Amino acid sequence: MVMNSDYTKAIPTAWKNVSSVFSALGDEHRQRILLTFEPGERLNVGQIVEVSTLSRSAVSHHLRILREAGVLDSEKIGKEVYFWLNKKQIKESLTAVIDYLKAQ
Amino acid sequence: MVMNSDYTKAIPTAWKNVSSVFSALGDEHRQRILLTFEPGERLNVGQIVEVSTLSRSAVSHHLRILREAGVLDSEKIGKEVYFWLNKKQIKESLTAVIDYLKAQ
DNA sequence: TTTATATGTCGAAATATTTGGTTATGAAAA
DNA sequence: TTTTCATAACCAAATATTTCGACATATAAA
Repeated sequence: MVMNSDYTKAIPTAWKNVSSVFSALGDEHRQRILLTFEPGERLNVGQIVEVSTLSRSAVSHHLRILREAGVLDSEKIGKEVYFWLNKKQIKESLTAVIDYLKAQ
Repeated sequence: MVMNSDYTKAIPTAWKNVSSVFSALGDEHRQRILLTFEPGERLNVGQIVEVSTLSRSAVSHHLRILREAGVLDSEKIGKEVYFWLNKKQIKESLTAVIDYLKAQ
């Protein structure tokens, strides 16, 4: 049996930063938020709440998870906080796993 | 404002079948199970339980989620059920999202 | 057939996540 | 300054997931 039995230390670098990305993308509400963005678009919280079926605080919670996972970036401009897709980060996380699979 | 406000119907085909893959990969226990497989290897439930810190039924639960997401494939041989990585399926799901991002 | 082994399923408890009201913070307008 | 508005943070309730022991099933061995 040659399986990798180092169960506690086994998460390789390539996967370390993608765990939160997968959790973030694995929720339908968060997927819908991501799909709200048109190409290159930046949206503030109010605009996202407007098209969402969730409360302001629930949307805020999901936006935080998406931002902490690096899936969204944000910037405060005046009173509003604008969010946009961090395409580079998403692409890198997914590519890391695809590359890992190539060695499998 | 040009954002996609079709909040209820917005999940495109490219994302439909990847939701469960992201949920499946977004859990650390399930990541560790996936990382147990050496290249090309097939493992039965007992072998996975052996290197896991979880009970047999918890492992069984996670294997079911991974199999239903298409991340793992399985086959019963005699008394044992063998699992292996469905590399094609994982790659296709991740590539679908990368392709979607290219249009963004 | 009886026994042993491998795995799946069920149900309830433990745990984690999600949700939305309320409160706090920070920035612009009055 | 005071007020208003946008958002974040906090908290408790609702909901979902995870967990494990006990039981069920299926196959193989004795």
